[in-house]
Amino acid sequence: MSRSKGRQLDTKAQLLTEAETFARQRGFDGFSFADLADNAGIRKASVHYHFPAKADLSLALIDHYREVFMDRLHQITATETTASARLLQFVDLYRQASEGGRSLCLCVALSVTQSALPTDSTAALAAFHRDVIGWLESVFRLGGRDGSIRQISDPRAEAQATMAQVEGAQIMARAAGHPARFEAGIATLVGRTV
Amino acid sequence: MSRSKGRQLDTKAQLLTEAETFARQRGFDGFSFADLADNAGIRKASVHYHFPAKADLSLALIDHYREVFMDRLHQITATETTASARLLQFVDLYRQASEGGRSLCLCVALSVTQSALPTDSTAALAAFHRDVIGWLESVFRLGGRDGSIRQISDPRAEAQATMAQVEGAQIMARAAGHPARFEAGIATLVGRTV
DNA sequence: CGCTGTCTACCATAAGGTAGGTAATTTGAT
DNA sequence: ATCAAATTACCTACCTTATGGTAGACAGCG
Repeated sequence: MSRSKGRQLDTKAQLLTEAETFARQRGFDGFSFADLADNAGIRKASVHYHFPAKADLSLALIDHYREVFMDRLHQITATETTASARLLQFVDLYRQASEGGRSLCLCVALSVTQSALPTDSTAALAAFHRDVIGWLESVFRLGGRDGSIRQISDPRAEAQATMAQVEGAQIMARAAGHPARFEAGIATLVGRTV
Repeated sequence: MSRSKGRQLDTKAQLLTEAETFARQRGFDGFSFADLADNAGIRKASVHYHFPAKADLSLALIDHYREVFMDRLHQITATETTASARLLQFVDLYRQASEGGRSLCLCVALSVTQSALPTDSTAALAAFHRDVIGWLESVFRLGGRDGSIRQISDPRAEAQATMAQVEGAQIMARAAGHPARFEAGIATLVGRTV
């Protein structure tokens, strides 16, 4: 691995991380290429070298987020054996993403701005949701078998409801500016684990 | 009622309505004073006459939204007697606001952009949530008494969870670009009504 | 040499906002 | 009832800064 190549990857990855943070805290329209450049200590034109247009950035952002997030879900599947443990770990992912109301899941943040995004990005956004809901469905299916989650009707319905609940809980925590609101929003969900 | 005064109120109200639509479809950073002006058929400077700065607009927006929304909730209380009927009407409010994924509750849309809003607006946003959750809590309390909603643990927890669920369902419908996702996100909630 | 990653310098447009003017009304004192 | 003063709701014209984006140069490295 050459130094130059290493530096490129580092810079691009750093820009992506910064952009993610900005987008999740302020929304996709809430930061500019100049913000990214300032933060990374390079010039605006250099940011455009890595991401020609903001549309490209949005796509890279959601693709990267999706990849990292699904990796984490797979890791949960690998390390936790009961449905309840998996569900609690899942909720914890959103709890962390919420950062006490300071931040949101990228997916939630981008959904609001959606109309300004290119078709590729909205498709990736939809795919992210599909994948996560699919994973959750398998958790609830397991929960029906191992009995570690109470009152499961339809696993798919439960998966979709859960997704809605954790995303909504993030919004509530943000609106209230208080981490406790996130906990309150998901309490009925957590209360069902055995 | 003089003609001039009538016209002023009309224009201001129209601007507010337009701004609400824009904010809910594109987020608060997704439209400009120029957009509002074009849409209302007046000049940008005239928009500034009604709302000096965008911060003023954000506050007017959320205040108005809160007023209208709470009115609707009170109307539901006045016309529906069972907790289940009230809950279903509440969900319908969010279903309508979702507009098949094209729009969001103003509160959800503004929460994302929150960091760019003045303190007054974020306070009003928090107050909106507080009020709605309070109303929902009373519905679940009634549900415990009249038995029209199943499996109620703590009314306050249920209220917060419900709020999270309907808001999250809107985000999901938007991300999927499909009204059915909203229904899927709230199905477990609706399924509990008797 | 050719590629990578950065730079300076630029550009057009859009953004939020202000200054000052004007026609039509409304108000208030005579 | 009438007339001046104030107010309302709009206008044109302008300003500053930010924004997304491009062109072209240059240093370092394989």
